[in-house]
Amino acid sequence: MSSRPLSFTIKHKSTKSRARTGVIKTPHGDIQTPAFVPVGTKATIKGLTPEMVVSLGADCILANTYHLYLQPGHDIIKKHGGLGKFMGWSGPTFTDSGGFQAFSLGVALGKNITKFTSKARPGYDEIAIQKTGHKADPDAPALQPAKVDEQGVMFRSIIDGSAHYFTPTKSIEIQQAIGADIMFAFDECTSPHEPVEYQKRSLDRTHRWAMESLKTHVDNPESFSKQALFGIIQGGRHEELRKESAKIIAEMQYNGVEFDGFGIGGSFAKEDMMTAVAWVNEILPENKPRHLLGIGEPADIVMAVKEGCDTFDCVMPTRNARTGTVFMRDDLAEFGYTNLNMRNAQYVEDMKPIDAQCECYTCKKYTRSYLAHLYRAQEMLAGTLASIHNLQFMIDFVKRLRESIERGEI
RNA sequence: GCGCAGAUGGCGGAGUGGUCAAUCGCAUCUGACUGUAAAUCAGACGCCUUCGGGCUACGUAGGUUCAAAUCCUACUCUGCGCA
Repeated sequence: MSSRPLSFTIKHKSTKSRARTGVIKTPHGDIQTPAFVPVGTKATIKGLTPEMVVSLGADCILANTYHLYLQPGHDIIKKHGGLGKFMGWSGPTFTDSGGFQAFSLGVALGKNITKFTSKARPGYDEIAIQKTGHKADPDAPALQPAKVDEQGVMFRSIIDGSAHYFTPTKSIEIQQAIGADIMFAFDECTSPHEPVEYQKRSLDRTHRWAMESLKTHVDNPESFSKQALFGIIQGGRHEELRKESAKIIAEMQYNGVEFDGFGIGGSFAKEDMMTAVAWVNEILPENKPRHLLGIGEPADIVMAVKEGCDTFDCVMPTRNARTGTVFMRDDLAEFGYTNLNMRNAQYVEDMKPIDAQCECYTCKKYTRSYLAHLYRAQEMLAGTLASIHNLQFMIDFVKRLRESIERGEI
């Protein structure tokens, strides 16, 4: 077998947990793990230039196949020479496959569930879901939900409502055009509200789609030589399904080629996530990187790292930044941080930085009062400054995590 | 000075006899946000409450009516027009 464009080396293995530190080498640079991967869905970390993201210490970023396919179109990204050139980011890149949109724009559409849902809600095991409200344009006709069938997913465009059909092959072909270092197999992220029978059926389908993704990847020599592909484990909150999925994806091969790493996916009631991660990582081979998709809060990352996960992408730091919530270190808190809502009245005249312990540009230069003003005045710099801070916090957070693993503390 | 129009909750502005503590927008307050339909969304927003309700309110003062933000009278103020 020819050498792969991606390698993973474990530097230090904890004796207290499944935690490890390591380095993922890609054609565009190295990723020190555990790593936080900022999300730039539409080929931009919202509100930040790539230079800002570099200066925060981020090794890599993640973009989304579905969104870039719709706009500007993957052909245009290919003409630029790939995602990195297109967006001016020279480091490693990931693309998600669109599998999460099968869920977020499908059964979850217009419902009060996303990556997490509350198990406490009545009727959790049925279809329990109430309305929510995303309505960016209240006058726009409601978007029809995506529909999953055996071959793929019929999505509606979030831009104009038009229909688009993704198969695993289609997703991989788009990801090949986008050209990220690490691609993900096309999967179905199931709703935690689906019964176990559905989870089972969907899982079998996701496994078939994984094989189709792998095949499409391997059969294109040009992209195969440059890109890596991660398989995705699903299985909801069911131990037997999670373990089966981990085993099947770990062993899956096409023409002697296996996945380069793994993604752990799903939408969860909060209390179910870590058990699912533990089941999966018990089975996955140690020598390949494990990406926990869409997670998370620093507290979640600590727990997942202890269970052996290596990389994490999450919109939360940047989304919260745009909506006013920032992290602050707090040595008295369980996980060492707390959230502040900068729009609250108490910060209007607060002359302190967001976090006196933080070395980020925002904290070195601006007061909470200024941030509070920017939010109230709806100035876009608010989201930028808070995104700088929140991402700096996440990146520092995982850095400290790496250090404590290497010191043998966790 | 005369004529016309108007004065509504922090602001703008609906409402023109009962179902009005008063639509709506803004502002304000609080909350949510975890592979981004998200610079978004939700709730609260006169005072008090044992959450049943009670009280004070639609420029001011009177009046009509079972009942007035809504009708009448006077006054005060504002805008426009004419002198």
